[in-house]
Amino acid sequence: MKIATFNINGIKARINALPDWLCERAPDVALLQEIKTVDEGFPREIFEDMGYNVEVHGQKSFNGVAILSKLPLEDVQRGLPGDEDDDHARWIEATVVGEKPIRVCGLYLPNGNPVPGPKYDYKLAWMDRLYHRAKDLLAAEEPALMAGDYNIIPQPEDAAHPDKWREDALFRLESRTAWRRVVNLGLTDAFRAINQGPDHYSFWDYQAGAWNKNDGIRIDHFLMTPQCADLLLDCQIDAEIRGREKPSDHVPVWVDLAA
DNA sequence: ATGACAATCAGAGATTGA
Repeated sequence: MKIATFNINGIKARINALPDWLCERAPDVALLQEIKTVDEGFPREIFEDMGYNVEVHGQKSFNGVAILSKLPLEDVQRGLPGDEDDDHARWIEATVVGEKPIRVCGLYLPNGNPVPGPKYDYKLAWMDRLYHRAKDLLAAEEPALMAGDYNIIPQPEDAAHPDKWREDALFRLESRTAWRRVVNLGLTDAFRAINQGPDHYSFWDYQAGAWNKNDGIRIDHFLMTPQCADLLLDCQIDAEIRGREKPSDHVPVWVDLAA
């Protein structure tokens, strides 16, 4: 079973590029971030016609997440628990009912810039809630994964030029510490379980020719419970589509599971 | 040091992103 995560940076702007990629890669499940529309504005028919079940957690103009799945989805939950006042659409989870049921969580973690400030405080608070959700997923001792745009550069090798990110909300020590606190609960970074070394990126800025200079960062991740990591066969980044017409600034990352 | 680029909503330019 192939499960992908893809920050599409606006469903309206990606109305051709996303279906094209789905046809080529044919993931069983796609977790989408930054759909940038309300639920009613999401063109679900396009994806239903391709054989996907569609679950959306949208918001006007910004944020917004969705799950596309060729397998049935059960127990859909919207919103990351832990703050009733948080109205950002950044989290959706559901159980994919296949041979082995898998709990999949799609997330769009706050960017956090500028530092310091309320946006950075929100990022750290959101990551604390993520920690608690991860703890509960691990306690269930079942196959589960959390995937999406984490807005975290985990290690220097995950950036072409780590020096210029040193004090950025995506890389500064306090952010990476919050990331490690979640991972160290016992989760597996699927990409790093399969691939090593530098030059693996999932985001290139639109500005200053970042793609042509390969000035990228790896910020889109899969974290897996041990029961899910046991099923991991492969994990790759579809970097090539960043060079196509009207691309998102992120590219898809996918896993292949023995399930 | 700054801006560069793109998307959204709106119908210009501010806001957001990373």
